[in-house]
Amino acid sequence: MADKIKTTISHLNNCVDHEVTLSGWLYNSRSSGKLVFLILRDGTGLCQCIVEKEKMPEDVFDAVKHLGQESSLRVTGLCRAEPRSPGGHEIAVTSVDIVCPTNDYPITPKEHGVDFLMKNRHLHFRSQRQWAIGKVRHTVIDAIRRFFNDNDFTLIDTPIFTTIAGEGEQTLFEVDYFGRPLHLAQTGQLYLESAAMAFGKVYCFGPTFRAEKSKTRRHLTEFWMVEPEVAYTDLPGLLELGENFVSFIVQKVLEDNRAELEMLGADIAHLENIKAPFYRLTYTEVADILTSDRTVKFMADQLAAFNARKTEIEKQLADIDAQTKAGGMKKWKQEKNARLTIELRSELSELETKIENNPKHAQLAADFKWGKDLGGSDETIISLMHDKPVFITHYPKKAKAFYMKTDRSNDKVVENFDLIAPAGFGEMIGGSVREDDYDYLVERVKEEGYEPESYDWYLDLRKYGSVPHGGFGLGVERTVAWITGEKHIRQCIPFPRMMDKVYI
RNA sequence: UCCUCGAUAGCUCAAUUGGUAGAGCGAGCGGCUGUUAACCGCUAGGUCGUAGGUUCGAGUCCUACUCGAGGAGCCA
Repeated sequence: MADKIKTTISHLNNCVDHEVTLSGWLYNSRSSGKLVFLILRDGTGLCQCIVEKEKMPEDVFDAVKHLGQESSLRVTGLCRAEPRSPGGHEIAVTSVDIVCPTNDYPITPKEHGVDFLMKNRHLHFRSQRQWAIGKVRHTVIDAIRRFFNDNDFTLIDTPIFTTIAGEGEQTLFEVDYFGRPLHLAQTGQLYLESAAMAFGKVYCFGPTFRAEKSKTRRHLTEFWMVEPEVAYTDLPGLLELGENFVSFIVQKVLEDNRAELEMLGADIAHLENIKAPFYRLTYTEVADILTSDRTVKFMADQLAAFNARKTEIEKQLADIDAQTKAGGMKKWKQEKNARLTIELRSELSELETKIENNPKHAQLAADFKWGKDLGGSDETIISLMHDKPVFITHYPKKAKAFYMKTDRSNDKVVENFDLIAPAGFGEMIGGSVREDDYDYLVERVKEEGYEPESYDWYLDLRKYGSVPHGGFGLGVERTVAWITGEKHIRQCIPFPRMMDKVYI
């Protein structure tokens, strides 16, 4: 017999037929007389551990049998392949070291409400779903850094306390900086432009703060954004960079986290299809689509599909109700039905919201006038019509930020783009070519009602060796939500900060 | 800010439509040699969000407030 190996569950495939020690927490346990099945969690996976009464001192066996969920413990035993165990291996336990026995752990293996879980966020992390999302988030962030580092970009850290606005002043968090008002960064872009003139290709990656009064499943007030900025590029160059970047992230997650994606019920076939090139539409083309018969039909088809599903669910619920009333049902069947009922009801209420919103969204699309910014529902319609992300370019100048470059062939639009994620999650990337002409830029600053003096250093960049350049920002949490299929962005960041809610 | 829905055991939900508050999970005790959100039996656990009102009688009806969820606007 070899020496005991101290290892983790993720490395058990190298330890079959060896004596190993695992350190972790009790995820769940079952007992049956002379056997206890411990499901151990160690942060790398789950593993079933078998404790047999005959092979244990009686007091140890009793202690193990009564161990509560999330007790911390070390187990030692023989590792063997076992297809019935969650990770494919199990440990035939020879000794158990209870580190901290636990009672009354609040999060049970059953369903919980959102509010309860968020208030227990510090413990909620331990559950499988949150763990899987955390692993995917890690890969997304790793892929982001890898992509830029491997493509000759230099990381530039931009400040979090900022002196000038990038996106819009009404969404800035103001802080008292020793008596002087500064703002939390809502973008690193302006600083990054100066760095691009020094390094050529740069990116920044950090937290971003926006005081938007947005209470939706797509918004956080503190979120993570990565922003590349490239000197000597143009709009086609930026689109190519964007699609290669997003494809790389998705493929990396597919490579590293397939098991997590499966656990989360993500749409893997859809993700495998995410490869450059993506679709390209101009804002004007999108406006035409939104007001076309195609959209009318698309919305009507959607409504019909929603209603059909609604009827189906209602029938299922009525069936369950009738069965229950008829009586004589086995207990396990009753419980299964109760679970199903809760699921069906929640799907039903979601459907009802969609059915209620559909005509409004159809109307908004039909009434769309050239010049308006695209609304969330408009983006959703466009994204649902496509099986891959869609670039929308050349928005009206009036709807966009002052630093975006005016299209010299049509001065009503700017050379910008948004990338809309498929499946209705909305905008994932926003970017543009930057205005590089001094006079144009001063004019735009004035039009926005800002003082050119407060943009002195930014305007300098157009005086000293100005070049065509541009970049974009990608929201990490929206990307994670899209890839994992998670419905709410608050599950995609460890400790979410929302407009009206900061839990712990 | 506006609209809709909700608040009952530690958690997730019921309560025959105004008539003595229930179930599962979790907790405690017991049973079972292979379980998969295991199963079976027993036990404990409640000022029905708060304050008023209607009524012989309110978890259920009305008013106000508090808190939560979903949606709208704006955005990555």
